[in-house]
Amino acid sequence: MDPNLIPYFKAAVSVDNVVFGFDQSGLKVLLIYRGADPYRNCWALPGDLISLDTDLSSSAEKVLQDLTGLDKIYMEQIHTFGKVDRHPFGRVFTVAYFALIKIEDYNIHPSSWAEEAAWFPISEIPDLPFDHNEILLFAKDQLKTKIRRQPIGFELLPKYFTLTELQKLYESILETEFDVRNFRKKILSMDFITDTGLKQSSVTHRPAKLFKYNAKKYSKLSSSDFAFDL
Amino acid sequence: MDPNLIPYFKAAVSVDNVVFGFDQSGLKVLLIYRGADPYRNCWALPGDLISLDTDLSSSAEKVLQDLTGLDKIYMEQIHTFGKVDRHPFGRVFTVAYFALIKIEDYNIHPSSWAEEAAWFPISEIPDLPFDHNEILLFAKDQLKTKIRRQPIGFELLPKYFTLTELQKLYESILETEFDVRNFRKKILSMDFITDTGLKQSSVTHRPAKLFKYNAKKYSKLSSSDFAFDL
DNA sequence: GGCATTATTGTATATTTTACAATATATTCG
DNA sequence: CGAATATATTGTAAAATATACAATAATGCC
Repeated sequence: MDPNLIPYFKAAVSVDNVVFGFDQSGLKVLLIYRGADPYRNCWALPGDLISLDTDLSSSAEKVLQDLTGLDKIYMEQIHTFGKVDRHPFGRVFTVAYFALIKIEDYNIHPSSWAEEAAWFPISEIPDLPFDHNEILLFAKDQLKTKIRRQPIGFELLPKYFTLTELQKLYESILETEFDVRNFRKKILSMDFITDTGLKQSSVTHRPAKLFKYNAKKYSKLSSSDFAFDL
Repeated sequence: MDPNLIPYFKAAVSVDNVVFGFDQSGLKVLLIYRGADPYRNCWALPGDLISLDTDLSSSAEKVLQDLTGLDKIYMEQIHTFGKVDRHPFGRVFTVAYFALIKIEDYNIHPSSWAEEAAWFPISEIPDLPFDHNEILLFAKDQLKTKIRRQPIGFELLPKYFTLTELQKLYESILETEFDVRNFRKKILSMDFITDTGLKQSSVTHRPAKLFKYNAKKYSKLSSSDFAFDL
């Protein structure tokens, strides 16, 4: 390598994942308990330095898989953070990703140096190391924007869900409330969720119909000029 | 440094800027003619390795300033590209930014190792080195999305502009056409461009009124629940 | 003054959004 | 078994917004 270039090749890159989940109590974020330096014994976003022989997007999946066992989930790059002093060990750029999962469908298995993993309600996030609070804020904002434009909300719900659950999800993320009748009209008019014919069971009141997301219908729409918008 | 960490700290990071401009002939992108390896004597996006003692966002501004003389312009990070073999000299992650400028307001001064700089119509972009064609495609897409939601189009127009110019801008970026009356109604109803009372001069036909963008009114709107949408 | 060229404006109709409350269906309890 | 409890489901009228469409206005040039 040209000796003039040597000082440029001394950076590390990490990936930090903001994994969102949702249940009846609201929106949650997955944190791990760090069993390695720096910031050992702190809760933090699941993230790690990446190995330089792997593509960035594969690294993002690998980091999450290594720390939490999560695999094949919806992930998307959101932003790269690169303040000079954001990492105590040297110059580390971090690429933040966000991910959405159906909490019930996955068992989280902390591994590698992640000693624990737990869901934290979005409103009860502790102080996090590095610039992780900033990253989380950015991700939350992104989620809010994205969920209004693309049908990614379904990634957070079980395969079969009720319209009430869907409405609660939107209300919780967008921090607003919708009229029940208007919400249903709008969602159903968009025509990419379909009635499964099934109903809730074991509830102590009128059971709700179960719907599922129909990705085929959406992709037809999105290829035209369509904007999903609530 | 912990010897286990050494292999992680061998990456370089670069910034690549996609600078858009607009004139009567349509949307344009700023390219530089590389006077340095690799890919010497090729047209490419203005980008460079960044020095590890500078914050990422400052580096983005610095790179653009060094290569083109452009300073204090609208810039925004869009995506980080990190394929293993994207750079012949080693593992280089690149953070792409997009920027919008008023072509007439700036003189481009190629400097440092940029031998030339020129505006290329978006439809006549040559084969570019690295993954620059991919980056450009990504940026173009982003521009298309963003311009529908936020009033960033004004960054591309002169301070005073006509409604016809504004319409052409939108039509050109969104690759569509709008009805003149409806376009004007919609834009004016949004109430963040104001009539300056001035008129075009030296045109061989009825002179158009000149408008300007009123950032104050927009920021009031955007802090509420508003969505700019065409 | 007439021609060429682009700028500007209004209205009727269709579509979408909004506001609003009564009825339906299940379980549980007395 | 009927009443009480709890949530699910549905329609309509009014307001706002979007769409389709063409005639008139203002300048320079000949």
